[in-house]
Amino acid sequence: MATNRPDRQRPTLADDADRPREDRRARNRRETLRELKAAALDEVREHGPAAMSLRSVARRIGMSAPGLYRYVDSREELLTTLIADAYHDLADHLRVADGHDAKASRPDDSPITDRPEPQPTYRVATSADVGDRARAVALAYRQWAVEHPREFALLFGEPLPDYAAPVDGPTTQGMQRLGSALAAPLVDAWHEGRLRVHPALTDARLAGRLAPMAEAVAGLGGHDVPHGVHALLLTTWGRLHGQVALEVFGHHAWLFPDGCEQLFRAEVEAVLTDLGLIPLPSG
Amino acid sequence: MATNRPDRQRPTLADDADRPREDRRARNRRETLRELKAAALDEVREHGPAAMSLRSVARRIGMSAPGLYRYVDSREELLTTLIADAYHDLADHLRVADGHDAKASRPDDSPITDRPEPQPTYRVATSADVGDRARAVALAYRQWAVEHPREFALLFGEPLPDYAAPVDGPTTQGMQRLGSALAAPLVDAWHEGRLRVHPALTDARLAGRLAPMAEAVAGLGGHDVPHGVHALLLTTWGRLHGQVALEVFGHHAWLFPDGCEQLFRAEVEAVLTDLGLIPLPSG
DNA sequence: TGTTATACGCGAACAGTGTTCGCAATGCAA
DNA sequence: TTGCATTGCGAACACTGTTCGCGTATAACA
Repeated sequence: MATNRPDRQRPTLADDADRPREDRRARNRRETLRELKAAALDEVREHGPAAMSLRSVARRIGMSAPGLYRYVDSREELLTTLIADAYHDLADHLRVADGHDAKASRPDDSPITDRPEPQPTYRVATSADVGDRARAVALAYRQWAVEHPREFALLFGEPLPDYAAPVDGPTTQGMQRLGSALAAPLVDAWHEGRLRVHPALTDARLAGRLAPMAEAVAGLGGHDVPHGVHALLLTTWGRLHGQVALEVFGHHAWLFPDGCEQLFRAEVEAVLTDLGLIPLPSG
Repeated sequence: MATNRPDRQRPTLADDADRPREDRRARNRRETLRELKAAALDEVREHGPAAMSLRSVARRIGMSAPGLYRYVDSREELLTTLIADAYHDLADHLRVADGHDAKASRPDDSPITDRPEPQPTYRVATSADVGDRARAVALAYRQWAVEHPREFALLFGEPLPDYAAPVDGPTTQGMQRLGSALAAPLVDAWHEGRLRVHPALTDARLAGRLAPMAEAVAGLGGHDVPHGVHALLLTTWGRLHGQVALEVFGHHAWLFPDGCEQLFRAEVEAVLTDLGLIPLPSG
């Protein structure tokens, strides 16, 4: 349907990068967009993703609701950029815990830039033992989730209805960066020959499906990681994630009203033991 | 505020049990309520919890939206009963997989009764080896989740905003029944002296918090289960749950477009190995 | 049987949502 | 200055959850 809008092509969040140069209007636009996304993020943090309404975001930045549509295609698109940004922020935290710089390895089109520098409690030198690195990353995963519960829900709660993340879209990029940050210590552990892979994970029927993963973690340390390790990366992630998800979504609140850190630390030690990265403590 | 409603006390979902007897009106009411909840469940199954609207439920059963308020206090209350029912249905599936009858051990006020009898693919005799029982329960957990993704989201996705499940409320009951169904094989395994508990889980600081759990799983096989086992129940649940949650919420879809059963089966074998219930396969 | 209190269902209404349309005003380039 | 692209807004539409007040059907009681 042909609309009467004279805008040749309304630039929205998606294609905001390729504009001529720092026009005066362009600068205003960039600032408004930044303010808009910050307000939306605040909204999510206070009331959760489901309650993020465009109208209240508009009120927050002193704008009318229809005006937002000059900057955003829809509520869903706005949520999508928040998701991508949250992925990157979580990945940053994990990378810092693993001894790297935060923003390094971020793609140029990082969605929102005015977040504080991530400073995880659990940090480790890049040269540290892979077991210690894995522990730091695992603890940082939980810490970020506990400190950003609503953003964690944004990433790992119920997905948007009928929303399929576009391949090579911003969310997929953030997701892959998260995956790499999680995988790094374990991949290095495998290269040191210290990773114990359960035989069931090396099943041939699994191997065929894991080809795309080889590409995703290729940047970490060569393409020669076997499929069994890929499967182990997925299951280890799931093992940590389940623990965190149950806590953040309140299913352990009746037992641990002020957090499950003790339980999680214990589980992490069990994970490291099962992976073969630390010996079974005497007990 | 005093309303003009002459109804002395509008009976809603909460207190629908204690009515005189099978009046004619009472029968109609019961049937309408059943139809209403069934329609709401269908709505959740088709479009997800977030999209379950009272008005569309009303349309579905040929009623006006305000009319629903004769049967339901609010949208949230309706969702709460669906949650409780879903907990029970999942627990039923697990119990059947573990060789028990479905509806046995259900409290009398089972929320919705017209679900099909659960028939998990993975079923095992009550007298089976605890390892086989644990495997069957784990596989049934995933199977239910994959077959009822929206209900799984209802239980384990983002919780309702600011909703705290009332202690001894219907959802808590269902939750505890789910916990018992999950725990049963492992508790029996401990009684057989076959459960390997990681030393980190027996930490004294954890033990103090786990007292409420002793009560919850007391019915399974005596009160003498140590706290380390309680902690192990939680972490093992989390280990399975994380795997399932990542799959159901679509985070593995780019690798396994038609399901992660292979990966999950492999992880279950690893779990059983780590628990000491099966020997490490040669590989 | 008739009367009365209760239960039920509905239409109208209120406040809120996402989104579209068309008009006015502004900023930029020619 | 002229002309066009960009920006913002008010009105409107189709939704949502929820409340109110009125009629009607049912049950209990006389």
